[in-house]
Amino acid sequence: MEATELLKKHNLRKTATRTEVLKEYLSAGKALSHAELESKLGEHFDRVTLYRTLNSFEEKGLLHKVYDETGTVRFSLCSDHCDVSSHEDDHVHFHCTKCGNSYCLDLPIPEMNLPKDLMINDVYMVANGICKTCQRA
Amino acid sequence: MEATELLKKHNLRKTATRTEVLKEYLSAGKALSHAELESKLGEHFDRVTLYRTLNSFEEKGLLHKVYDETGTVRFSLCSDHCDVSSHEDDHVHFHCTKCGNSYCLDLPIPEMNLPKDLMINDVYMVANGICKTCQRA
DNA sequence: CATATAATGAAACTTTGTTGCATTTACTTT
DNA sequence: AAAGTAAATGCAACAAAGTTTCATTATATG
Ligand SMILES: [Mn+2]
Ligand SMILES: [Mn+2]
Ligand SMILES: [Zn+2]
Ligand SMILES: [Zn+2]
Repeated sequence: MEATELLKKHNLRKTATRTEVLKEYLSAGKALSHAELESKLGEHFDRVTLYRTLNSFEEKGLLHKVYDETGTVRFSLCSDHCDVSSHEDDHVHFHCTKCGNSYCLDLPIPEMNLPKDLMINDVYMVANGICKTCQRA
Repeated sequence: MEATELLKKHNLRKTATRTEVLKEYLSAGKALSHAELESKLGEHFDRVTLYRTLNSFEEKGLLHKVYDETGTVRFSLCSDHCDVSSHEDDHVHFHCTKCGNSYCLDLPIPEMNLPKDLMINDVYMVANGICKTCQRA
């Protein structure tokens, strides 16, 4: 789906910042942090607006958080099924400890038996290792 | 094992800060962040020293990182098998989204088939939900 | 107990994220 | 198409989290 269409679908006003940010995510193929976005987009966009854009996108179900062992928070495109009322990003993530990039894998979180006295809402999972590109280098 | 003993075992000099910090972890029963440590220990210890203590403890295999969806980085006691050369903290974690506490569970990470072109070193897993205490409240 | 080495404390700095407010823009209604 | 309203933006100030540098102090070892 295209940027303009996605914004409309999620009840977000179309603005220059939002369109550009969304384009970045649509073409990135990986998770992007605020800092990475800033350097990709150059000086044209306000730092605070960028934070607010990411937050609205997460809230509305366009992006979901991807975090790793370094503490960096990145965001990645959600599936078509996500919206304001529920995120369904129940897949495994991969984090390359060499280049630092993070990717969504098309792989469901495996089932397991968690203690019954805990009320579980969702499970987050990251595999850490070396990506294909970094293995060659 | 006791604080003094643990420090010696991991080739760390015994200092007031390290002993006190380690005692906190030994009695906490949950993961503790830098901020949480600071407020537990009061004004007696330097902020920077605390950061450095946590980093050495992680490096030497006394503590391992526990992170959650909020981006907060906490640390938790390692098993006896961890040391400088390898961490073996391959268990599931639990994060309560109400009180914010994180716990190590005595539960191994389930197996799964990851893409063969990725070189996996370790897998991190957190279950998010509501803890026993917060369910009652 | 002298010495080498490591840890500490303090200040300054960087990075990351948030808040308040005036201004501008997008979308709706007429 | 113009007006009105609610939302988004830009800027400044602030706050939290983490790092770096360096002089001083403490620990372990022979
Ligand atoms: Mn994902
Ligand atoms: Mn753990
Ligand atoms: Zn890589
Ligand atoms: Zn709780």
